Amino acid sequence: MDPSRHADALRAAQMYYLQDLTMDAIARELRTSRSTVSRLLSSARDSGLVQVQIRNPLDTAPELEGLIRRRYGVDVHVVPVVETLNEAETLDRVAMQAARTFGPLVDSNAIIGVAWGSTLSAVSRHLTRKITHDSVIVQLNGAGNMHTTGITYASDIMRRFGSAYGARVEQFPVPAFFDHAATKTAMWNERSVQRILELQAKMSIAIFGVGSVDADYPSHVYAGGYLDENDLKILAGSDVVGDVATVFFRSDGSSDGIVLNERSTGPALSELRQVRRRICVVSGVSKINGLKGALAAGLATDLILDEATARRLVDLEGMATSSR
Amino acid sequence: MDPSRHADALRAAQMYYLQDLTMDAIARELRTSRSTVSRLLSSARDSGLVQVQIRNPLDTAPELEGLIRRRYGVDVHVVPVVETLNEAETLDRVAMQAARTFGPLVDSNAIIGVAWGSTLSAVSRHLTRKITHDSVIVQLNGAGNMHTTGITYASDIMRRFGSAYGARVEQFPVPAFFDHAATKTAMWNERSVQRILELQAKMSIAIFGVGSVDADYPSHVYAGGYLDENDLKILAGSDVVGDVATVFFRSDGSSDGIVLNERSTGPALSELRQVRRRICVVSGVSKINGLKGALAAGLATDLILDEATARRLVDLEGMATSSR
DNA sequence: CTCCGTTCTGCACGTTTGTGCATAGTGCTT
DNA sequence: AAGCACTATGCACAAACGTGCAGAACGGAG
Repeated sequence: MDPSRHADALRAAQMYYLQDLTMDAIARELRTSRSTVSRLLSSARDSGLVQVQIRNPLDTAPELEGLIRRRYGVDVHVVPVVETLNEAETLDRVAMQAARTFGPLVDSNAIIGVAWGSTLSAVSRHLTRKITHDSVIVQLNGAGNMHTTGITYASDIMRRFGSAYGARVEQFPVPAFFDHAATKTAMWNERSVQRILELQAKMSIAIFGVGSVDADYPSHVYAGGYLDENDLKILAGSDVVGDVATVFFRSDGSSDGIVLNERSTGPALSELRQVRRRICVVSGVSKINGLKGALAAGLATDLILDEATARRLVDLEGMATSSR
Repeated sequence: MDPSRHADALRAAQMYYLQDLTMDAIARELRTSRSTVSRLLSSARDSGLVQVQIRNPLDTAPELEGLIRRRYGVDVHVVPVVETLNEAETLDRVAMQAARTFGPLVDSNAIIGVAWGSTLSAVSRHLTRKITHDSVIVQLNGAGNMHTTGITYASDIMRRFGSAYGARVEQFPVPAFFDHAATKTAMWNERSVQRILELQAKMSIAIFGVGSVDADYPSHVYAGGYLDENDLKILAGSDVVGDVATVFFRSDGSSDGIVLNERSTGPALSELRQVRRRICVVSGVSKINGLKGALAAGLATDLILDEATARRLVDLEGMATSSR
């Protein structure tokens, strides 16, 4: 963009947001029209110059948030949505709020791990720009399958993240699942793969949704042709409730002995837990069982979810809790 | 405030600022009128729930800011104001932007030192609320003089800071200057005074303006009856250019041998320099000489000033300095 | 220099938002 | 229970704002 235009946008933003002048007054000071100021301000907003944050002190948080925070030890953001909205609209609004909530966390020199799926796809469409330096977006797990490369879908997500934050994008060009564990072992020794794995090991932020085996309409992982019938049968027989980045777990958060994980390409749960900020985005009550498993596994430090799911999360919980 | 109203304000703010709904749409979801939503949002704004920040990456900063930042090693915020504005209007806008700029820096458990004067008074009128815990506002220097207690003026400033941040206010009930250095020594051994001094020693943020001896209309310090003719004569004879919190310095930033400082109640420059964040607010080109001295003394880590003064600061600079 | 495609600008209009005012509600006092 | 003081609400109007459109300005290419 024209640099003098950027300077004007900055001045306008300062005058509008910090000095409470009207656009009209700003237009006079900048010797231009009010409509130009309006446009300058919107360019300031979506170039990340202006950042709006909602910061609610913990002790005045709605009790729903307080309950989840205390029970699961995660930093939670409940997205207010009315019940009457359909799944797609809810997802869209959760995604928009999620994008804006973690936007401020992104900083220069960050290494950001990003999963893929319908949730992340929605999130990626609502990112607000923010200029950073030397940041890297790294793909958490492979996206190919036996029918399509799957690359375009996942890579669109990655590309959007990259351009929003001015970051380098590192794709992970492997299938979502290997057919044979031995192939994975072999590939994991390839230097091209190791470069990605090393980046993943240094992630400062990871962003992912959850898959839930019994979701109303199941995640890509279960329906997208990534797994064959035999695989699904194995899953069903091992108490698996869901996955994060194609790594499966049970409702108690355990993942040992799930053979499919030996062929999947996402980071092991223990590796994921090493990441400082782990942001989980969930929309839709039908993901509740997967979500519970993920929380039991301690996979998230930050949880962004819609109100209905949040409510279900505390209501359906069996154990006796503090009332109010 | 009514807690359910606070909850509504939070919901409304999330929907408005994070989901881009119109107030109309929010009103329908909250089953209330649009005007109520408008009011909820403004209460969310000025209760500090919504925070707007302008974050400009250093490498796209206007060159004026870059120059000052590099030359003086301070984090600088230039407030855009047109030349045609009078002093009072300029001060008002600088103060408003200053208040909103350092608002985000204030946090729980902070100990905030605040000076007094016309600049700080203006700033205090524009603070945006922010709820913190166990924060303390501590007065940097005494405010009494031989004519009035001066307390109401300074204490108004303190009170506004305290209520904006929900912080305890610790006044410093001593005159601005003692008549005799010996009295100061004696008072400094009083436990009531020591309590304040100890707080000052633990400050995490200090906020102050600068006085300039040759300002068009001089600061309260020089004109408010705090100093008698003899004092002013001494000042004139010792190359003093300005003061911060009633402690004087020369244009090279030195303050040794200025006898008046032995009777003044503000923190010694060396003590002030211990504070992590030291925010200096300046409005009006006539303060330029005082400001230069303060910068030479390395008193500020953050500088907020109007555009005209900023420009003067880089233009008039004769020497090739890089002091700190 | 002229042409053409692109970007920027201001206008005009419709939409969205802020606010004074009258009314309804709420809680406290007696 | 009634009265009173204070606050919250919705209405209606005015102010502020966003945006499609047509023309102006700009920036190469020939």
